Amino acid sequence: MNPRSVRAHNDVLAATIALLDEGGLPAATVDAISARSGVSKATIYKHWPNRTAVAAEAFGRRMADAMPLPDTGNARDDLAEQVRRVSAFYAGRHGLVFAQLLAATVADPEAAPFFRQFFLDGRRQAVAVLWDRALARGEVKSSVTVETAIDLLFGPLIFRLLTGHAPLTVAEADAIAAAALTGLLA
Amino acid sequence: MNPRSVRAHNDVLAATIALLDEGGLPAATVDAISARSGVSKATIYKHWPNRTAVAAEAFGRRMADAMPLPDTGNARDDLAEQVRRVSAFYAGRHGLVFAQLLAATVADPEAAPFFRQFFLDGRRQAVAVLWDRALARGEVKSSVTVETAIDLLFGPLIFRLLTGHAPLTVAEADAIAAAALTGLLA
Amino acid sequence: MNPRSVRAHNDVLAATIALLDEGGLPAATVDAISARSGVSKATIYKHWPNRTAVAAEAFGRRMADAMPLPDTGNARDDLAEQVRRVSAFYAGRHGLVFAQLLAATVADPEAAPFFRQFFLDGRRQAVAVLWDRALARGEVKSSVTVETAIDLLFGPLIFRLLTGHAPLTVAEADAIAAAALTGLLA
Amino acid sequence: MNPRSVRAHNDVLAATIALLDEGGLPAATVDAISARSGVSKATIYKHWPNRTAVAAEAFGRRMADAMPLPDTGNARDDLAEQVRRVSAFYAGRHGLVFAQLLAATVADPEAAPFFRQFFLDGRRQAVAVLWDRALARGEVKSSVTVETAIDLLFGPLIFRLLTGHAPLTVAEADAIAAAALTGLLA
DNA sequence: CAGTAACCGAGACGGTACGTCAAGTCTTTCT
DNA sequence: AGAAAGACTTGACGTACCGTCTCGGTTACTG
Repeated sequence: MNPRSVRAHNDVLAATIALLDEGGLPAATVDAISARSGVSKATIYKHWPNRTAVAAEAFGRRMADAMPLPDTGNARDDLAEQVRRVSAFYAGRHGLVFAQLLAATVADPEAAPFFRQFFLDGRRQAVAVLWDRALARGEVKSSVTVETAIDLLFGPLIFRLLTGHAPLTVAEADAIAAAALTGLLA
Repeated sequence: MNPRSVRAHNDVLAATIALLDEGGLPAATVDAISARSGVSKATIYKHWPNRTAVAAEAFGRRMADAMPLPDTGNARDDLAEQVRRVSAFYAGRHGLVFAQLLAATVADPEAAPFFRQFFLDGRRQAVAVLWDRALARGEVKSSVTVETAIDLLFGPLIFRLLTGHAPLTVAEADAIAAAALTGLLA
Repeated sequence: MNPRSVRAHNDVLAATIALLDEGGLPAATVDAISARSGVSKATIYKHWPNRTAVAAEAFGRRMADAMPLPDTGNARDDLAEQVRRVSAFYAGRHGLVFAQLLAATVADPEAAPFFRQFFLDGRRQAVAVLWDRALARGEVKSSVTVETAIDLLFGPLIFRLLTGHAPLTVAEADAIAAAALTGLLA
Repeated sequence: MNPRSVRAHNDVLAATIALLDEGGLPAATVDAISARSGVSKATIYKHWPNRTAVAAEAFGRRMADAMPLPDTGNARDDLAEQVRRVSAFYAGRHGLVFAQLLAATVADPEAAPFFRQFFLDGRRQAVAVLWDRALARGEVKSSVTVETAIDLLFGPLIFRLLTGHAPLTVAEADAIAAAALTGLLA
């Protein structure tokens, strides 16, 4: 890959992250990204199909390393802790950006793959590790797929994040995790 | 309330529903709604803060009667059936509009109350009826709040609807319902 | 005339004058006049054809008494003094409103008669008195009509007021009056 | 300057002139100009602060060449002829547009510089040439400034144009010119 | 002095244009 | 030749004010 391209790519992502931090997704205008990064709009559109894709990659890339997996040696505690952490993340200052990004993805299907690739897949895999570990130990029902487990554990959080119909406190997260785990543990 | 206002209000909602059906949320432009309904833009903006709110009310109002509650006389079956129905709705031709609306609500917090009022609240109450009925019969855990139950049952569906990371088939809906209900039933 | 109508009429004019003073013609919105006066918009439109007419009558009525005629016993001085006074008026805090009103009259021919009736005619007549007095004394050329005299004396002021291409100081007014009077005096 | 910008600029002015001819200033809507010229509204607003400015430049630019200077070799005749020409212009089919433009300029101070630059300045300079020529020949009073002369000669015409209180016939123009020139000639 | 007709206040509505914004495309110019 | 710069089109936004209209309730004239 052309080193100039690499440079441009990175500059764009860095600028985008900065803008997302400052004003959320609405602030991450293509013009703003271009101005901040010094990379021209035309070039940006050569690397990504649209602005949502840029934001998805930028934000997802950063989140990748931001959330280490718990390892208490016990499936229930591992998963419950993970739910708690994700809930805290959603409730924290980056939660809104995540929600905005997810929302933008709906309105703009072309960006969905980027969101999945750079954001969902990584986190999904992380949880899959926990799940497989638990499965190996026989702590969880083998009849339940990882997919179902993940949706059951994190779907409720997403639901709350998006609609804001109920708070995302630690207590709430624990209640959700507890109920969900009853259906998942062996 | 002024009969002229009532008339205008209804005309707008009718036009909006038609547009949503034809082209989803992106088609429900305020200009288009105005043109189709014969109600002026200024008037629309006197009744609603922005276009998302209009769409939310229009769509929510219609959905209200579109989904009758199951009553099999048995909590497990009632709730599982409801999950199946909601899943089918999401998977059907109105699912996309619902997703778009939910997404728009995130980008436009001013419209959120409308979405909640005309869409979530009604459905939430419907399920609450099921839940209370089950609670009265002692079929579900009294330690679990309705809120948690609802999120656990429907959050996963919403999650899938939005990210499209997994299908919304009947089988999937049943798997989710089964797992969730294990954590909810007494 | 119905006393209620008289009341409404006066209230509207009073409110309009207040608004003109506060924010010039742009502030004298029909809505604002209605709100301030307590007279409904419908009623206002029963009395006047449009908002410019209202403003013209309001402003003109007030100006009528605001400018007494000079009487030095000498045509040259009378007329020069009048030019000076009108110039000062235009340069003063009401000048802008006058200009705005005159301008509005162009864009809205329906209001022109009101402007003429309540504003120009009165002032024109006032100067005509001076002119006739001078004519009787043989101080001015009988070959010049009052119309021409008036235009020559005050047209330049209006020109400057509208375009702002030159100041409206006392010195300038005197220079104009001096030059014009050379062509008018016998 | 970017050739694309030049193109857009010219196209806008051409479309505006056409619209002014067809329906006067009220027809020169920004939307109409945009549609007619094929230049987008956004671009128009990058070149001009508002629609009045566009109209002023368009109209003024055209007028520049439309009125050649008289040169009879005699100040009195030159100036009288110029007054007659300007009067005829005001009375003609473009007079209304000029008046509307002048009026719009009052209501919209942001456009005033455009009006002055593209309209007044040019014509003012033209007359200044006449004046200087006459001054050099000693035909006019050196005590009178060009400004005063111009205002005295053309102010009355503007006054009549705007208020319509008196006609703008050739005879009237001559009467005004005659009276004014008496005050201006040596 | 009662009844009717004219008038009014309140305020919503249709219409027209405004000026703004961001997305994504396309041209020109520089390196 | 390829990227940067940046101007352009498109399409919608939300706002402002105009002048019209409907409604319900008062006021003033009239028989």
